[in-house]
Amino acid sequence: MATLKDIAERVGVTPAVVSRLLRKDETLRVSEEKRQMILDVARELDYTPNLSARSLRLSRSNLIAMVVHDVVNPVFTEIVAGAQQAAKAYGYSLLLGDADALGPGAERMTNLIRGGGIDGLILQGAGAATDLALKNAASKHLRTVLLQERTGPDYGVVRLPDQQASRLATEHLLHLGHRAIGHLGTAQGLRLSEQRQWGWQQTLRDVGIEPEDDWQVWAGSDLDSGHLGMTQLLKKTPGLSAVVVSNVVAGIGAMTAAFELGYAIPRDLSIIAIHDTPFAMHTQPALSVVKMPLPQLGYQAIEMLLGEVLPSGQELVIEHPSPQVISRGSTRPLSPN
Amino acid sequence: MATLKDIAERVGVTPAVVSRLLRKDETLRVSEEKRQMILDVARELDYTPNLSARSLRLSRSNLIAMVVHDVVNPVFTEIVAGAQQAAKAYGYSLLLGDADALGPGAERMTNLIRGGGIDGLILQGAGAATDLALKNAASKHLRTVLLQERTGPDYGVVRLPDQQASRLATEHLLHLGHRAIGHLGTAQGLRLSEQRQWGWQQTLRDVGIEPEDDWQVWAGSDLDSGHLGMTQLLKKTPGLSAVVVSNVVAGIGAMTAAFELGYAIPRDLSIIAIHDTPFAMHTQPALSVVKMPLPQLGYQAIEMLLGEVLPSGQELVIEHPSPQVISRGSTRPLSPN
DNA sequence: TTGAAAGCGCTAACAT
DNA sequence: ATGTTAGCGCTTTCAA
Repeated sequence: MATLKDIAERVGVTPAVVSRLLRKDETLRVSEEKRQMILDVARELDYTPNLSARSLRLSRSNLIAMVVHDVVNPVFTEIVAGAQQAAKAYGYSLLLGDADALGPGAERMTNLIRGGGIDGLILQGAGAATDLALKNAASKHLRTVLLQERTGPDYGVVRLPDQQASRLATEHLLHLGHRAIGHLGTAQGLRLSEQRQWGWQQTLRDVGIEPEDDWQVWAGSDLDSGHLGMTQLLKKTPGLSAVVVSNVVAGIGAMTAAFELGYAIPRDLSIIAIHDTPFAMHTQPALSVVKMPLPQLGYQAIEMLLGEVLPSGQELVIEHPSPQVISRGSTRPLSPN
Repeated sequence: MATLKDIAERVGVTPAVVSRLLRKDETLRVSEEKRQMILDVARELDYTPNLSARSLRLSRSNLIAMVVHDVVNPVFTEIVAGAQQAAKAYGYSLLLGDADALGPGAERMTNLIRGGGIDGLILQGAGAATDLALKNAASKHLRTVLLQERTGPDYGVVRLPDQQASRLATEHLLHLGHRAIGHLGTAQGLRLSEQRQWGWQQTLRDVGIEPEDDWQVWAGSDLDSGHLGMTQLLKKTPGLSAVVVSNVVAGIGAMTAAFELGYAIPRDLSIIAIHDTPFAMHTQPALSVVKMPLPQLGYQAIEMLLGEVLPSGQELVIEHPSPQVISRGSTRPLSPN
């Protein structure tokens, strides 16, 4: 590995000059002759700056850690993909933390966070465990952005208009004539879960329908949770004619559950879910959804993290593109019987 | 951020002593009194070693870059999840590279690879682009492991028994009485694609069936590719009674295509795919698959990368757990007509 | 137009 | 049982 010193020696200058030239320091005045020589030798030696040295010197690593809970869930990986793209655009790399990266025994992540190993942290909100870890992070003045969480003084928040999405989903069903519309929620306690539940509830109330307690169930964001949740929901309230599912992956699991209980979709039950994923086009029938810009969520989180102004205390709601109903085969007008 | 020097000064020793104590250097002889003091002050100051400094000094970053092509594909993210787990177990962190991380304009990744920013590289094989980048990587003596690729002198390879998996899938269909069994391949040119195609072909030949040219199509590993590929296959060869699909995600797309062309599954057509994913249990009918240990692929790649012996030239085939047929609703005995 | 010097924080070898 | 020295490779400030 060639170093600045190697180049400098061959050209007969000092490392400082080489450094400044290679970093395109405008104030550097150097003879055209030497400038060319330096460039040539650098290329010849295949020079690449040593990142550790630069990080040490600059106290900046150009690394951002991103912690999600379920790397296998396509909804979450779309966020990662967006973040990835932004990181690349800004000259950063993404470090992937896993679910319990902040839990006990995760010294590596702690060290990264506190040891100057990374310049920023993006956390997918998930209640308690997150809150704890983030206190450490924030208190160490590491730039931190939370996804879909409640605002706080020590970190920034980027989120989606969840309530609106849920409202659109519910209105879609109302327009189709449904009245007994259930709700299959994501993990209770999360901001996004509550927002979506609230959107559903309010929309029904706005048209004079008071949702009963047994019209809803709290579940999760994966296939199994959706399956289990829908089973519970339909068992206790078989009379629902439509359901808003708070997450599309859970929605796919929910469809299976409905089939297993003998419901034909959309004949006996309409289903619409929040978020879109390519998999939703490959169920039978295809699953209707409200699409929100997941990659942008990741992208903007990076931008907030890297912005001029510290993320702390900021809150950004991604309004564009706005949530959009994509009606597919799983929703249809309430059949009159 | 407290440094070793800070601690040393307060205790009245030299930074070297603190460093050695905190790193648990067995040969260090220090008075019990000072040992305690150092530990106390370190805790009090909330000391965390500076990772950049350590990396510079040790020429080791404890970072591994992993480059996959489609972070949103659950098949690939299972590999990532396994790698993640291994990295954690060995005290490393995973850096996520994206599809064209090695392509033009991806200076960041190049710098990481060559600038000592990472200790190793795991690449999901994908033909030309990969080969190019890996020459750089390997020639710079960065430890490199390829997934599912051909063996070579400059890197290690970890792979799955793809041929066997495909053989099992084909045999499963043969046992059910099928004879006209098609093959929907993943990207042509990839080792895994060829292995799987080969497994299908040989198994048919072993029982005296010569697969016709138009029994197969090359596609890809995502939903759309599977959809498109199956459409092509069934249009040119409507008489197939079963198909082996080389990738489960493509398999889900393929089922949709079959439905759209009027095939009932499994009545008119049996489908079995390679790899399992939770989504395969939520198609209608559920998709039969041959399951292989994807997380282990990632896990073992990390282990090879970090092993005592250099990965270069090594090849590891993950035989356990062995590929396993999971028969679900998409395959059934050939109906006699 | 260029050089010299200092230092980021850490660790290893060698002295006491 | 501890200290000293030296240096990893880079950047920045100040001097010439």
